[in-house]
Amino acid sequence: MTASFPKGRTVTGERRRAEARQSVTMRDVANLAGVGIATVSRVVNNTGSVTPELVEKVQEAARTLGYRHDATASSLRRADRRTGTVALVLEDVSNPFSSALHRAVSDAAAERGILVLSGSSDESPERERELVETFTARRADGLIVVPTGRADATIEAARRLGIPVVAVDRMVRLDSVDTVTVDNQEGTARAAARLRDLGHRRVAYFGDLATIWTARERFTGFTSVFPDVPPALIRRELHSIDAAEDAARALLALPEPPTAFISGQNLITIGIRRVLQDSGLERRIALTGFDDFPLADLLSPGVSVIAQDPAALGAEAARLLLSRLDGHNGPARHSVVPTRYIARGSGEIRAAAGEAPAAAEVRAPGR
Amino acid sequence: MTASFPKGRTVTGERRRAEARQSVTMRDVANLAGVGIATVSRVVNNTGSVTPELVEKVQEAARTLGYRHDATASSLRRADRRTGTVALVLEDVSNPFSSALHRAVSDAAAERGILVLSGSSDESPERERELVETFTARRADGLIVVPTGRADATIEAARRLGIPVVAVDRMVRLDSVDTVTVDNQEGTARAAARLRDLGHRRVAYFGDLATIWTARERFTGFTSVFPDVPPALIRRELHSIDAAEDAARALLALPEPPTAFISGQNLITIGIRRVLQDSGLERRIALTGFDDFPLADLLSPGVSVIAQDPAALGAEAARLLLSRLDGHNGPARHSVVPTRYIARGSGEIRAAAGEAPAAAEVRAPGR
DNA sequence: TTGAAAGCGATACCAT
DNA sequence: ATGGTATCGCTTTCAA
Repeated sequence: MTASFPKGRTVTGERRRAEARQSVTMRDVANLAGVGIATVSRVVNNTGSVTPELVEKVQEAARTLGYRHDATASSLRRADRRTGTVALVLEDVSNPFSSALHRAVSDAAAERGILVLSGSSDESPERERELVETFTARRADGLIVVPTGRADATIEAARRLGIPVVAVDRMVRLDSVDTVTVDNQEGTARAAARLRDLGHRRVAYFGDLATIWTARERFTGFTSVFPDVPPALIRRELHSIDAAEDAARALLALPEPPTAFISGQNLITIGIRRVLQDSGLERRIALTGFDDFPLADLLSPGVSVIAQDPAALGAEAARLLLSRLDGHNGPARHSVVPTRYIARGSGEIRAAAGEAPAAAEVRAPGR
Repeated sequence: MTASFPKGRTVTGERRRAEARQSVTMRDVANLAGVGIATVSRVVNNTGSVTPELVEKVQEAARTLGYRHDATASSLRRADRRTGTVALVLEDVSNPFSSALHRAVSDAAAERGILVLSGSSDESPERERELVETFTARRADGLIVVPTGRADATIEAARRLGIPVVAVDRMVRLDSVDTVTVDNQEGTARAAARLRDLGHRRVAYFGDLATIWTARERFTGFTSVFPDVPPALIRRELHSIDAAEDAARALLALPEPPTAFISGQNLITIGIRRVLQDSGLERRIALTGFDDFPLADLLSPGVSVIAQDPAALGAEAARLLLSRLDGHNGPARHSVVPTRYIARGSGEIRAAAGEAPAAAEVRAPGR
């Protein structure tokens, strides 16, 4: 009511607003409250010191005008240029591993009022580059990425812009890039050793694309225990259920089929299991998979796995990134999250024996 | 080289840049290329008309300086104020339904160079409100939300800011809010009728929280076929595997246990199945679940479901939102995506009969 | 076709 | 404690 008469410029502004359904700005609030725009900024950001009286007046004005702070404009002028967003490049937001990781990052970010942008690379370095470029153009404060095989250039580009980057799930050898991975070699080796101890000698290994770091690591873990497995029992470059099914069927048709399978990945495990089940062999041929999956315990026999903890990976990645955003400036850190073997039956089947082990012995708690 | 002598202001700017590791701006590119900043803008945005010669010069300068466009500043000044981001409020980014939907939205957005912000409400209206507030503060161009029970105020707030909103999976009765849902009632009714036709009379219904619109719809579909089921066989407000397990155990302990279960949701289905399996009843008591889940076909017998297509939901939601962003201004539209019954065995078990149906008869293609 | 200048909405000095 | 004002990096008139 008693607000001073608007200046010419403001009149123009208000005309435009009416036309374009523009939003309420700090200037509008300042005018209504009869204070300077700087004071409004102080109240909104709760910085500096403002008389309680004025605080009230400003808040009142903001309320009646329906003022909404513009984080975009704010970050543009702010000294640190922070946008309060981090970007997450996953292989595929819809797969269980990725989305569990996503959730953990999201939670850690939300705790600090940080938003997360995400996208799926589908293992394409090209797509990954596009994503990182768009994210940096949107001025994300930091980047968490599950790097494709050739992510180095992309990541270095982001680093050059001064944006902290954390690589998760897969190793990247770059200074100043923190990494979070699991003990792929060790986990696979332990599972392989277990099968060896059960008498298995003809153990097939089915792995994912060799461009994927984890796939190479797991394979290395396998060969450390079974260095002399015939090449016919080794299949790599498997990236879908169907591919795994075909490969499994082929091996079962061999004159000397394997007595056990180790799978380097979820979808492969499922494909192998499907074929075993179709052939009625799920209780005679052992199967151990890397990475747990829902319902693995409901199948009969349950599927034994080397379980990773994607939520832990995500939480750790977020922790590392946030510490960088908080100013930490040390050399690259490399966290390794342990895996856990879960015995459910399929990985406890003895070689050559006709009978499955007693159910009670192999039963493990669900997930 | 021949660029005009920098003015005082520019000198200051360059000093700051050196100190703060600031990024390269259009002004820098303009200076190096010896053109006006407006020309750089035209080249970068590929708008207006610029001499091929100058285009080349500008691009050259941008390249050598490592110029990166700032989408944030761009949208601030741009007439339409578009930020090129849409926000997605899911129940939980890590659950399969949500993440499949997420992926579909993400893909549709990516096709137009639009980024997606996402968050999990965990069914909390409070959390949902926070998310929407943060998203609108970040000036998302549009909103796709799986609304919690009391989302109306939140959504209207966004609408008042002129931000298009699409509600997905659950109905919201607000003008100017497009919705995309599935035929929950019909799908459930069809599955129920099927059980009735198999002779079932004592059919238990396990549903999710009644605050969730889909839970109410599905229950309505069930009662339309079984209006007289004893209350003891009806359990609602089930929101976890554990809750479902407890409830299922309780019903099986009844003097007259149900001969069939209908589950209103994934986790419930899994809980029920686990209990049935623990009791060795999975071939004697029928089970049909709403919403498909991975490996449902690998169990034995396979779990019959009323399958939704979350990807289709997401794609349709994205389509509606993008059309609004393209200026479409008609009244609210309401898309309904059909469900599909998938017979895998568990929903084909006859009442009171001891034997399961022949495997061949009920076998259905996987997912 | 091109460039100068006026903002977009907000923050951060610098006086008061 | 408060307000005026110069930017933040960019787009968009408006003249030239």
